[in-house]
Amino acid sequence: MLQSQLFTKTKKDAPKDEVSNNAQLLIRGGFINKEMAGVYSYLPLGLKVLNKIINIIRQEMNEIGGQEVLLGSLQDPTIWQKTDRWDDKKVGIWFKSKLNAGGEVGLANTHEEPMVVMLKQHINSYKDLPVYTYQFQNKFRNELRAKSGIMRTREFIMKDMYSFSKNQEDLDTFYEQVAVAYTKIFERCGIGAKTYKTFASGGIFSKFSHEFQTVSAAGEDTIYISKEKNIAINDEVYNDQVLNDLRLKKEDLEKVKAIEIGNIFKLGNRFSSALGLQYTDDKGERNDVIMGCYGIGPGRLMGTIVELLSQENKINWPKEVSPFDVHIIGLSLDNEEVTKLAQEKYKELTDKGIDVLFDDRLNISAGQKFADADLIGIPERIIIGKESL
RNA sequence: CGGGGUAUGGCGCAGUUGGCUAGCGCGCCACGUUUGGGACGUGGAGGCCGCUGGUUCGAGUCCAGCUACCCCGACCA
Repeated sequence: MLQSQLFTKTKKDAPKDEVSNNAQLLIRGGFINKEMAGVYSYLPLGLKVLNKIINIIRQEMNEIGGQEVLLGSLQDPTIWQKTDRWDDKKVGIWFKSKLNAGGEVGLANTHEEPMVVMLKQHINSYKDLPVYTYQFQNKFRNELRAKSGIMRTREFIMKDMYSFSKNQEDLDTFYEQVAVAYTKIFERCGIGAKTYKTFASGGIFSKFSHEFQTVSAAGEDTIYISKEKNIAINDEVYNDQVLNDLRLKKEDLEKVKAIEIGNIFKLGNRFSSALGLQYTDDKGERNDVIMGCYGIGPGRLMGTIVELLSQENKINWPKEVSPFDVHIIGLSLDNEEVTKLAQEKYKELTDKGIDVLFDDRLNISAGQKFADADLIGIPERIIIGKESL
């Protein structure tokens, strides 16, 4: 792409109402725009990064047998009433609205209910299991307070996967596969070294759930990490009993702030039972489908990458999530020979299928072009100027 | 929702005890000189001073109400 055609501009100063490092840099670089508290738009550069992240996640989900779907944002109250999650006293983050035709709808804050209801149309026998569905879908959560730039917003994209298994053993096996896939995703996004699989509060069906927590001062959570074992414990379940269970010693753990970028959770039959998702086993008996759910917020992941890998005035995108593969910076483009050389290079790389951003802007000083390039953060850079001749 | 703070061209800011034409930097437009680390000169454009009401001869400035945004907390399947 020609940079002269890119409608977004870089800024020297961030708006003063953004304090978080991720939003300041992303706004200055022209990746995102703030619409209101907790709502951000993704602009061309930001959308490219977001889609790179989404594609990494998609690849890893497909790798373990996931099938991508896309459910609706508008939710039918009746199915949520069946699981007792429609009442504002039970789930306090609903955005709800009225239908002109009469009745209410909600904006989805998660998708267990509609996913289960949909699958009732397709799962009847043990031969139909397991099924692993996932989607990238907007979630709406009426948080009392949005904060930390794109880290905690009221509207955000989530990758949510749901597993449907015959029994607990199959769920346990798949659960571990997801954990491995998550580890790969975070490594590919360049934050693997600082991301810990973290023991967090479970539910009635498992002692723990697991969160993937990335160590960062910008995080909201407090965790205790064990570098030797490469695991961590969330503050919410940090006690002697848990330490004992995990064979960890207090003195070996380090207390840190962290960003929750993913979580995995065993749901058992909590939803299948309430909504009637059963299958017939090989003995002809009806059983509840055993479920798990697995979330990652690609937007928050993008923010986390910025928090971890950027410096003042400079974002450093890992190769796999960079908005472009190569940034060609043309200097002294009033010189015909230089321009010709830069254009040839641009064409050569583009013809090879390399995604190039070519800074072809005229009358812009070298310093400004370099500063812009630093902010945009493409890891590979080719500089073409008079010296290149 | 409790506490604290902010609101003045696109962005960052100044504006004194109320005073007449609201300034500065960046950015933007035109022309010229520049182009290996946010260049320079000259000339321009751009403002319901968050909103509503009040006090006053006169309000960006004082008063009241409201709204938005930020931070801390509570909250966060």
